[in-house]
Amino acid sequence: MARATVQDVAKTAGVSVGTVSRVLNKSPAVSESSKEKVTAAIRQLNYRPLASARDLRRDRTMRILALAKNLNSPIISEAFRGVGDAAASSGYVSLIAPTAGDPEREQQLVDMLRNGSVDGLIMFSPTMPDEDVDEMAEQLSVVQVCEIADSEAAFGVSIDDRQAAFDITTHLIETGGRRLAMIGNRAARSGRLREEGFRQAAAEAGISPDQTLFVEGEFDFHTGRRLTRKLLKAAPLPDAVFCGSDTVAAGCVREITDAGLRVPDDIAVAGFDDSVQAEMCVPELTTIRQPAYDMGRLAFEELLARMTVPGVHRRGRTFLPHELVIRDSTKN
Amino acid sequence: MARATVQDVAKTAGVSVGTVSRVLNKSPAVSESSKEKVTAAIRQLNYRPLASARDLRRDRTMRILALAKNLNSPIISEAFRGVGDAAASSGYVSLIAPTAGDPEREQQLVDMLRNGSVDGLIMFSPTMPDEDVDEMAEQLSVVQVCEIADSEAAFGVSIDDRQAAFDITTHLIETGGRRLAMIGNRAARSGRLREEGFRQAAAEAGISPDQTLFVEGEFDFHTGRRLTRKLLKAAPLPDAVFCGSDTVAAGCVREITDAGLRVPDDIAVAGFDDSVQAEMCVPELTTIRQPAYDMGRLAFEELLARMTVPGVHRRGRTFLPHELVIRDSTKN
DNA sequence: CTGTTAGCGCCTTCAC
DNA sequence: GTGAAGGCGCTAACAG
Repeated sequence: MARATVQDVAKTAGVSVGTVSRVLNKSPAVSESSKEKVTAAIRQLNYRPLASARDLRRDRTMRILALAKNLNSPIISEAFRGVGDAAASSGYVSLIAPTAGDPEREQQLVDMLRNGSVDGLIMFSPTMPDEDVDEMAEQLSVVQVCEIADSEAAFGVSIDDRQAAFDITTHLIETGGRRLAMIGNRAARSGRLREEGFRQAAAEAGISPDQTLFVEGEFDFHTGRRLTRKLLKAAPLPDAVFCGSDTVAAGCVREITDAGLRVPDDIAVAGFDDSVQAEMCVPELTTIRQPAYDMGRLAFEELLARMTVPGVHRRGRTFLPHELVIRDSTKN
Repeated sequence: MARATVQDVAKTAGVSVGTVSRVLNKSPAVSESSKEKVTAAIRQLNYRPLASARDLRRDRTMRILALAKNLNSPIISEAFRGVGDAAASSGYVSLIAPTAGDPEREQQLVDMLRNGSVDGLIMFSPTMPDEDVDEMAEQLSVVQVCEIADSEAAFGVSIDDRQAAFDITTHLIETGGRRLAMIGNRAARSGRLREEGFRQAAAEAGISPDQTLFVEGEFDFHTGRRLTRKLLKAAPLPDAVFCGSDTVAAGCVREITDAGLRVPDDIAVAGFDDSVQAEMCVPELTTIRQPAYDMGRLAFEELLARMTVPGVHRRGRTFLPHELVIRDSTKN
């Protein structure tokens, strides 16, 4: 059987389409008896308003889309939970799609905003260059979370990555670290900020740059292992490693342990994110807690403002406080 | 500036809307010169066809939606990668949304199929009862992956969970396990099937049911630890534990190790999924590999058939082969 | 309170 | 190869 329309409902209920529409949209100007008839007809015909027709007419979809390189990052999934809850309480449906770091797929997804498939976009880890993100932000309802492009028009929600890296590196130094190493990721803006924080902390502690090691790559377990093997070839060995993510830190700890060295006694290791990985690791990881859920909530609120209030907003960045979580992978 | 429409493009290009539409849809019946003019106008006006108008007219969206309890399950994110690749090569955009196990939110998302916001639905971990899934499947384009409802109308793609559990339990027995334990999850159909396989393997090996232990809960790290503490209170202790997921197994190993016992010498532990957790664990986990990516691809192909050829549907499940991966958490 | 009607932007026959 | 026109299903403005 073909899908029912307002027309069908109107006919079955013995009223006009206008009345049906009013019932559908909870207009108060409907008599109780009409409402009942319409409701009954709707149920009888199993009617649902067609989204595309409604969207076309209303010029909005009440849907938003979030984009991320991949979905299984604990921070992203937690932040997206915040987005989802905030969105739901404003009547929006939130969807997410992975870009896999593929510019073409990212473009296709961004087009969903341009062509009105969704009302707003949240970007977690853009693949496109900063300028492109900025240009989008000028004209469209887009908010960045975690990763924020480095420019005048920058806007979005994140922690202060530089400061967080500074804090945890300082902790590494205060607990005896002298030959510092970092496993970072220059491909991401947050990665570059964390590197800055790392270097600044070293400098302020009077540790000369040539006493520090830096290696970089993707933030996954195997890369963490591989990069740590590089670090372990250094002489003298580092005595403290700051990793850009807990997962990388887990790989780092594993490689150090497999090499017969002890964490933190021989080499201290710090992570980042305070994901469940930090607790799964042995020893458990000292790390930086990101308030991911709240970042997501806030990001949606900002997006909502952009979607509903026409004109270009430039609220700048919102920094949420991070927290140093000290566990057993560093000395104390 | 307001958004451009086909009308605007037609006017700017000096042609009719029909011609613009033909260019947009790559109709061959357009002269080269018209095409160029239209293309130029489109670029000049930065025009994009409005999705809702096009969807309304065409009665389809070329979008599909996947639903899962949460996004950070390695199996789900890998399977969704498969869905996404298959979808992309058929011109579909695939989105995903977490239900958080909330029936209301799940319903809202399912409504996106009912109201035509998307053309098809892939369900990873339904929260609704099996009957409801079946009823949906009768009338709508829905395919299940991993978790498949237990009924006549069952359809979808998964591994043979019962057989996989049987295989890995048998491995546990063959390597000396006699006092068997399982950490399962009866809330999920796959969990119940794995329990069956576990019990069947024990029975066939002549191990009486009262020599086996069974505890259950959610499949996360902390639950794994908590349930393992329960197991460790048994006397005599189990000598082999089959866990329903790698993450749970990681928690199990951790708790055993913290109790001063050795894995696998004192207690062997097996996981499920062959996710990265299996390799992060020390010792690395013996587990069952699920061909998640291929499951996703196949699921999309089946969904595509359902979306394009309404009516005739092959009912039934598609089982993909699993693989026993032996590592160090079990004896050999 | 209710019915009628005019589009929203697009695609697609149908003439030419 | 091209233009004109109808209509997809819905909402909202306007009469009554």
